[in-house]
Amino acid sequence: MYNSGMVCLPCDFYLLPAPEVARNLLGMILVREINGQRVSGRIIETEAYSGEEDQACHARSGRTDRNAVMYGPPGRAYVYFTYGMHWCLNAVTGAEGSPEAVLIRAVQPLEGFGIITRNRQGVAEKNWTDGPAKLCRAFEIDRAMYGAVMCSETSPLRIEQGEPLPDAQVIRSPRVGIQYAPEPWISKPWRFRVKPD
DNA sequence: ATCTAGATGACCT
DNA sequence: GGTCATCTAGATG
Repeated sequence: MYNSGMVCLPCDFYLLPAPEVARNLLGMILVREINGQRVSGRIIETEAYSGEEDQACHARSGRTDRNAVMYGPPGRAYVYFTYGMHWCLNAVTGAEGSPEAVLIRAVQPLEGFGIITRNRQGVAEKNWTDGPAKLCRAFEIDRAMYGAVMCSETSPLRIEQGEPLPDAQVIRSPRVGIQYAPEPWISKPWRFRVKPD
């Protein structure tokens, strides 16, 4: 049997360029620990944002207080606030000094249904964590998780080993919500999804 | 099922 | 002051 769950991904996992890490994160397990309780989900959708030259990346205008963690070592959480009310989670990738990150866009809930339902009251189960801000709401991810080391067993926010996916089950397409970006960035196939059953 | 508008505040020009 | 790596309710066919 494949050794999945409870094994934290090593920091080296995040050392590759963002598009490769985005692909490899599919099937891995996002874990949030709240008062000793595990809330977890299988990562099923990601997007890569890759460096200052990527005109859709938050680092396109250089280093700021907001994106500073992207310039640090890989494996940390870049959590940002947008549209006046939403938080979104990224995993920092690439070598230190190279501002790259992978946006976690959707997960499939596995553990912590009590906490998830409490945080997503009145929402249909299929819509609990099927968007980047929705999953942060469900998993209680906000400013407090900025910079969290996700490649550490003791972190309140981490990613554990899951079942890797074969290429046949991966859908690649352009990123969403970046209409402002010029070519070639708007067309880069840097959105990765697990093909539905 | 698909579309549109409004929310709401940090960020950048 | 305009924009934004989004979400939700409500309208419409």
